[in-house]
Amino acid sequence: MDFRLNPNSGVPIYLQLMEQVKHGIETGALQHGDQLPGIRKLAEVIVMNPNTVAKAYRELEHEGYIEVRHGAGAFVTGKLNNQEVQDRMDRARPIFETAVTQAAALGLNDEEIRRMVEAELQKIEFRKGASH
Amino acid sequence: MDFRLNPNSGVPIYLQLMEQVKHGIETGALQHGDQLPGIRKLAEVIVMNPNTVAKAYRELEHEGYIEVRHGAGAFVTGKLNNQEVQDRMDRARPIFETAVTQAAALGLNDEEIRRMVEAELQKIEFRKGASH
Amino acid sequence: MDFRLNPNSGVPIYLQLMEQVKHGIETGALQHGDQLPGIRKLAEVIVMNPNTVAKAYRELEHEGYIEVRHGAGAFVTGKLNNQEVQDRMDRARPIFETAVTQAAALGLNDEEIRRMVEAELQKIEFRKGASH
Amino acid sequence: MDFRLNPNSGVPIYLQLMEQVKHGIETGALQHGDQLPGIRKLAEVIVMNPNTVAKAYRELEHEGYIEVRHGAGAFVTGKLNNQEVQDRMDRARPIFETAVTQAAALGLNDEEIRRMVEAELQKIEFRKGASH
DNA sequence: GTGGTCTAGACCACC
DNA sequence: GTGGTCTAGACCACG
Repeated sequence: MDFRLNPNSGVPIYLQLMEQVKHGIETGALQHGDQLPGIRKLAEVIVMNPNTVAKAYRELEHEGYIEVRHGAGAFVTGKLNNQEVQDRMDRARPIFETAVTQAAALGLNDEEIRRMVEAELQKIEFRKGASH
Repeated sequence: MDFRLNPNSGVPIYLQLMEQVKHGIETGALQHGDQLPGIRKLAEVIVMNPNTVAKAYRELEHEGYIEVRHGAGAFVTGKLNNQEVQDRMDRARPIFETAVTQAAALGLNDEEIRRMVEAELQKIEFRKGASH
Repeated sequence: MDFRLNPNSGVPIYLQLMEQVKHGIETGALQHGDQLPGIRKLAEVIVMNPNTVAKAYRELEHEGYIEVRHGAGAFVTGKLNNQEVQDRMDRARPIFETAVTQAAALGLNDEEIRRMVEAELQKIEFRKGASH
Repeated sequence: MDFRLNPNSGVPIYLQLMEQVKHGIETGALQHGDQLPGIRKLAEVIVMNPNTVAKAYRELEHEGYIEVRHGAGAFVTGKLNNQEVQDRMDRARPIFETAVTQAAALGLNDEEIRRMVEAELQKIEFRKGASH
C-alpha cells in the first residue's frame, strides 16, 4: 500500500493518512489482521514527521480501526468494521462516485466540488436547526 | 440575508461566514454592488466578535468575492461572477443536492460525507497520476 | 483643473486630492489667490463624499497651502510655498523624473516601484537608527 | 536576520515586517526554503504582539512570498523568486538607491519623497491615458 | 457611520 | 515546539 499525501491541501496530514487507511479497510485492500508499516519506517517513506504518523495510528486505534500492539506493530481489526458503518458507506459510495464524476466532467475542480458539498451540508445543518 | 452559524461544528466560524456569503453570491441572493452588513453590526447580530467577522470579510476580499472600502463598507464584487464558474456551479448544484440529501438519509454524518467525497476526489486525481 | 482619483489604490482619497492640489501649486498650475472649487461642487464632479473633500481642504489649510474663507470659498495662499520646500522639491524633481522613467522602462509596475522606494526609505531610517 | 521597526511612523507594523521580509527575499538574504522565526519568538524579540507578527506572515503567504505550515513554521517560497521579477528589481535597485539617497541629502523627508514618486507615477499613468 | 490596527490572553490543532 | 482561532476592548483613520 502506498500513500498519496498533499501537505498543501489544507487537510491535516494525519487526517489524510487516516483517510487512506480507512479507505483501504473499507475497500478490502487492508484485511483483518494485516500489519501496517511501522511508524518510523512509514514516516521515512512518506517523508513526514513520525509524530504525525503516530497521531494517525493513535486516532485510528481510538476509532477502533486498528490495534497497536506494543513492540509488535499496528494491525487491522475487524471489530469496528461493523455492519452499520460499512453498510452506510457501501450504499453511499455509488452515489458519490456518480456525483463527483459528473461534477468533474462538468469542469469543477476539487476546490469547487468541496465548496458545493459544504454548501449542501450547511443547508442540511440548517434544516436540523443550528444555533443562530 | 441572515446567517446560521454553529460554533461547535469544528469548522471555524469565519469560514462558515465566508461559505455563506459565497453561497449567497453564487445563488444570486447577493448581487454585484450589494453592501454587506457592517462588521460590528453583523458581529452583534450573530453574537460573535467583530474581529471574527472582519477576518471573514478580509479573506473574502482576498479571494475576490467582495471589495472592502475603508470607511464605506463591504460590497459584492462582480468579478468572480463570471458566467463560466457560475454556470458550472449551477449545473452541478442539483447533483450534490441529491447526493448529499440521499447520503444524509442513509445516516451518514457530515464527517463521513466529506470523507466519501475526498475518497472520490483522490480516485480522480489518481487517474490523472498523482505524486507520492 | 481636473482630478484623477483611484479609490482602489490603497492611498486614501483625501490624500490623493491633497496630493494633486499640492502638485498643482508646486508646478504653478495653481497660483496664489486662485480659488479652488467648492466642496459640494467638487464632490459632485469627482463622485466622492463631500466629507472627503472637506477633509482634504481642512488638511491643506492646516499645512498652509490654502486658505478657507468662510462663505467665500478656498483660495491658494502664497505663504507656505516658501523657497525652502519649493526649492527642495524643484531640485529633487528631475531626480525622480529620471528614476521613475527608467524603472518604468525596465518594466517595473507602480507597485514594484513603490516597494523599491519603501525599501530604500527603510534603509535610510535604519541608518538614522530607528527603534529596534 | 534582525528587524527594525518604528511603531510611530504611521506605517502599520505588520507592513513594515512584510516589507523587510520581502526585501530580504529580493536581495537574497532569505533563500528558498529558509525558515522564518517563529511567530511568538519573533514577537518577543521585536517586543510586539504575536497577532501582529501572525498578520504579517499571513499576508506574506497570501502574496506568495512564504508558505506557512501549521505546526511546522513559516518558510520562504521559491515561487516569486522567478528570474523576471528578480532581475527587474536588481536592475532597478541602484537607480532608487541613488535617487532616494540624493533626495534625502537635499532634505526631503519620507513623506515628500513618496509624494514625489506618486506624482511621477501619475504622470506616467496619464501618458497612458487615465480615468476621471 | 464605516473599517483597520494593535494589544492581551485563552484555548485548540498540528508536527 | 509550531501556527490557528476567538475573545475583549482600546484607539485610529476614512467617508
